[in-house]
Amino acid sequence: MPAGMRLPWHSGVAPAFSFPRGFLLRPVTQVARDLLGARLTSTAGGERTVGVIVECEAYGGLDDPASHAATRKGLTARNRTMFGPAGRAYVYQSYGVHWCVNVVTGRPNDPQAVLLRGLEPLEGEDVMILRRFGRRPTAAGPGRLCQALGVDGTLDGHDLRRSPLLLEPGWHVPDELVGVSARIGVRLAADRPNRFFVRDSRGVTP
DNA sequence: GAAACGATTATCT
DNA sequence: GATAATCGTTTCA
Repeated sequence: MPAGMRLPWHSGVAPAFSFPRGFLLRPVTQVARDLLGARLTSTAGGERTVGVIVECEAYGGLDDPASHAATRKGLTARNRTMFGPAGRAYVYQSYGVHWCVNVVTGRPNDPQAVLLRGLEPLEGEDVMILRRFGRRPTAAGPGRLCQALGVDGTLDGHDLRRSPLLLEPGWHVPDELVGVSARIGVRLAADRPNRFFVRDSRGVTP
């Protein structure tokens, strides 16, 4: 059995109908864990592309030194979306080159977010590959994920319940398929096990 | 104002 | 494994 063929979205079971009430208002590490298996649909640019989230990282509130919203920074022009309501997209540019998208969680003025780092294509993989100029892996890594979905800074603050970028429930990923580690590319708070990923998925950072 | 620095990736050896 | 690309945000003078 090839890697990635035993995952829930390959089982033929229909995805969940809705998120539990208050899903995004729980502690951000718990939200990150449970966003594994959720679906992300982009219709940016008119082409429909859908993926299932297989890797993400939790960025805690004011007490997380690695967060853009750490206490010593507070509210800034860049991170203001994190201070807004849950369910919005926080999109920022990394290294002046790559767009990265987060799901904002928690209550307003309690800035928490989940960085989406890896996706397994469900629909429109051909379009994703074209957007990536043929490069692979298709959507493993936050910059690649945004490129594959056509996400850029114009979507910062976007309500993820609506097109063109829609976050929906998917499949439960059992604990034995979930890996946990320190966050990638972060020097501060390297001891926090805030990265969650689906073992053996091709959408996870190599 | 100026300068340093990334929640990264592609491409080279 | 090393490094360039590339620019907005943040920090410091």
